[in-house]
Amino acid sequence: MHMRPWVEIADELRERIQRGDYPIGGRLPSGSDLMQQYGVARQTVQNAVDQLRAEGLVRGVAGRGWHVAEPRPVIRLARNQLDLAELTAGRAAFVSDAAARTPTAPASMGVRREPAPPAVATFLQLSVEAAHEVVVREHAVYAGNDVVQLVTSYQPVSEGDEDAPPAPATHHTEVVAARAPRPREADLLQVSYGFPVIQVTRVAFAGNQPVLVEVEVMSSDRVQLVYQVEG
Amino acid sequence: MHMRPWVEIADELRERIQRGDYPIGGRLPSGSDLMQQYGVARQTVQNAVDQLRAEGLVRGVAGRGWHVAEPRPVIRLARNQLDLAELTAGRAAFVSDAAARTPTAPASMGVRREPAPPAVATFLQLSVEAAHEVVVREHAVYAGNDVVQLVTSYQPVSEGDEDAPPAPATHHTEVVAARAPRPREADLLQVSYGFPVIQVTRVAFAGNQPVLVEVEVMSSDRVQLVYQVEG
DNA sequence: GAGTGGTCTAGACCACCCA
DNA sequence: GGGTGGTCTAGACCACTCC
Repeated sequence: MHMRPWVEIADELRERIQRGDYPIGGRLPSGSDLMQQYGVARQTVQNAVDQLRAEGLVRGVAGRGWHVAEPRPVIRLARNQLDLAELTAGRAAFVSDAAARTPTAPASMGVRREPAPPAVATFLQLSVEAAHEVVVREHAVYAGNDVVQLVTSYQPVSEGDEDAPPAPATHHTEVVAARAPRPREADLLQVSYGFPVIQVTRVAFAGNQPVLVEVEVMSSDRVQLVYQVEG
Repeated sequence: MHMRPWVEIADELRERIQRGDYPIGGRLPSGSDLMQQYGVARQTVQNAVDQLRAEGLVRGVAGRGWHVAEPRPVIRLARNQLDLAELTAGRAAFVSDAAARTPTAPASMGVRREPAPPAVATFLQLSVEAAHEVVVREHAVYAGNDVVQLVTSYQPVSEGDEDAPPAPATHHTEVVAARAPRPREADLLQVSYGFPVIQVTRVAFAGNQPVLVEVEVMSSDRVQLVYQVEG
């Protein structure tokens, strides 16, 4: 099938992990072992393990070896008004000890003012030519001691009123995407490079008028989003 | 700040891309150029570019060089009943030529029957001990000639009735996560290794009874999900 | 044929962990 | 101090593209 050595090695290790040959928390063979076992160079082994790290299956610590990742407790964020009681009643699978992992209040990381980035301008329905300024706020959301979310909000500068709070939102639209983190984000969220993050662009509307854009970036091994869909 | 050479190189290239020094579709300096310019080895340059590839900023083709990625047309999938007319009226930002990019009907990739994987069993509220069998169906969803979604559905085997269709769903719950693709998925979805995929686990309910689990895997540079949230 | 991206090898260095 | 993961170097090979 695939002739690339690192793909073969990764596939084999993944299968053994999923079969339970290496239990959760258990240690994989060391780099030297795998080099000898497969007759390949160090970098090739590293490539294979990097793949498994990106998949969230393996964690590596210098001096301690590669270990099968203990699934980090996942915070399932209910995005639309879910009746938590109903959830816990019939569908325990969706809530995992939510109380213990409720994110705390966001901690501010700074406020600045700058021209609206193109994507934000589009969502806020600002004319492109005018190069509107927006107030940019950065926050970090913690669960315990860990950062689980980086939030950047963009609020249009209203004409007469300078720092007026946005009009109360009647509803939101959320656009969900995924991407690799920038190195800075990877450091803040404490994920390895290449480990995907979820990006939610949340547009608050007051009637038909968009009043606020929030971009939420969260590590995908800490957070999952739960949506309720009718029909 | 960061002392790792490849991070510095990646940061610098990213900044120049975003400043427009290298326009969309434009070509970055070649590997040899960057090696000389930064005085590093080939692998270090490769690491930097790999990061940018994972971020979706750069695409590389042997013989043609590294080019600034043209953003692939994003398919914004409306997940809950969105009034498309309303969307296009007030919020054109959310629909991007939807008609042209509507995914076609899924093409079957096979049906089999196997014990329910643990996660699926949980969502279907099957007792763990019983090791229930489920009918597993795999599909590929195309947009034009490209695969944009891989769907695996799990349906409990009903006792008396063998291949009975599931009861009609009254509502769905969707759990959204992101992860790196398995090599096989990367090949099928035509994304580079390490490029994140979005995974939606969609549980269909008939009343309080879960009747079907669908796991949808989609390349995150082709698809974004749009949810409407009240309040 | 020359240049390019992608991968592999062989060897080295460092920070880290544990005995 | 020995083993480990992670990274970097230098050199090589292959498939590919363009001239």
